[in-house]
Amino acid sequence: MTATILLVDDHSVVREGYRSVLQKQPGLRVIAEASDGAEAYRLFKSVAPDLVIMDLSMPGIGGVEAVRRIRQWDKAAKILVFTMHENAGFAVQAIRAGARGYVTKTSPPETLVRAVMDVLAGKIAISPDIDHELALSRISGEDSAADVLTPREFEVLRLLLAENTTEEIAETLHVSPKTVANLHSLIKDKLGVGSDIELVRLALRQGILTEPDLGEA
Amino acid sequence: MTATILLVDDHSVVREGYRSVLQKQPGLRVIAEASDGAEAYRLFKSVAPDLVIMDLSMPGIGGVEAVRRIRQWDKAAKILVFTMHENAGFAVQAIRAGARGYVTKTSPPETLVRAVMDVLAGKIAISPDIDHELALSRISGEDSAADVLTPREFEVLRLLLAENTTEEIAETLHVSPKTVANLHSLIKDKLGVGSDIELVRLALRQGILTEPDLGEA
DNA sequence: TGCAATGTCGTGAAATTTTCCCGGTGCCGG
DNA sequence: CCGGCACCGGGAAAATTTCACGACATTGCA
Repeated sequence: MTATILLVDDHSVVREGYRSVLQKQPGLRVIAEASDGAEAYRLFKSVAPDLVIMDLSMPGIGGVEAVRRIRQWDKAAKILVFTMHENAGFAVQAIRAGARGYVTKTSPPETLVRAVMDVLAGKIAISPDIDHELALSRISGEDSAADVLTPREFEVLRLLLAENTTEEIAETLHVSPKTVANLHSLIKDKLGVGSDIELVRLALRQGILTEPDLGEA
Repeated sequence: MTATILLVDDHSVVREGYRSVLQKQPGLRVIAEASDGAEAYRLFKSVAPDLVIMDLSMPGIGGVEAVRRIRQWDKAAKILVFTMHENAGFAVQAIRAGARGYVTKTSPPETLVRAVMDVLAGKIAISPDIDHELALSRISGEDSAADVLTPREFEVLRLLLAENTTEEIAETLHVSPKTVANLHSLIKDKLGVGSDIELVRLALRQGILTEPDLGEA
């Protein structure tokens, strides 16, 4: 009995690579491919694959959101995230969203195949490098933002990273600019950063600020 | 007569994809692969391929630097950059460093093959989406940082994005903290951003701040 | 050669922001 | 009922940002 697989990645040449590696493995068959989260969701519902291999950074709805939706549709869906991001933060997000595995693209092909088999067998598969990252982040205890911050603070952080001025945020939140400024200061304090620049870099590390490319002109 | 190719990408599964696509093309032969810039440089010197297909974001010395070094070693080297980055800024950097082509990974395989052929034929190959980006950035005239900033200002910008405090930068530059603060202010003015957060995002867009992952713990 | 333009560095003082401390509200769990 | 916590903002001190200005060296050009 062969397992059916749905490939999701916005880079066609990369999908070509997945397919080539997986084809060599008996018992696996790629039956569909998607190039963004929305398409992945649609295809999942129509082809019902045994396993989804999903990239994270994609246009439109990202990989994490796609994982969430698919799992919402089918609580038993087996999704393996396969991405370039070597940050523990991304892995945590993906797993929390419902992924059964997380493997980085720097891993050798064997690791991917192994993870595919493990997830199909019902196991959770995390590639060694991310295991290590996670262990480190436990030890060093980097404050993972989402945990140490209250919902309101987190909201302000998101807006700070996205919107522009304190005033605009105050506007959208219906509070005084003063409060936003206070929160801004408190956030930096809680996260242990001294400047806004460090703040952005922290957000980048932790995957709060996902977008690699932004609306350019 | 078949053209020899050196593949450079830190993701082995992705290289698998390149190879699979290129193999289908008569007259092309992949004779070596590298997983980072330094290895690419070494291999180029020993195998002297007709063409290099190079990723940009790699550990250690990045793709742009690798392009520069290879071109320094062999002024006639034909290098095609093949990357996920859809920013005009990256393309400009790559071309200035000596690349003969720039194709994004979102492009269909045919585009890659076409670009390979073009570069081998001595032409410059830019994928359509980047062409468009470049056109846009010309029209909107986003100030491309490196141009509008003086060398000193650019240096301070780099340090701001990397180092931490104004004091530390003043230290390394042997100037007064006051001057650094002045420059900092002037830079934001010249680039037309209001906050440090916008500044970081601009730097991200333009590839001044390349690092997706940073020293964690 | 003279001289205007530009980059670089610094000072000082005003304007603004950040930070800290405070009081007040409402909500929950013991 | 009380203590803790999230949340909202005021006030004032502290720090930073910003602006205006001067000085110096270098460059390019008439």
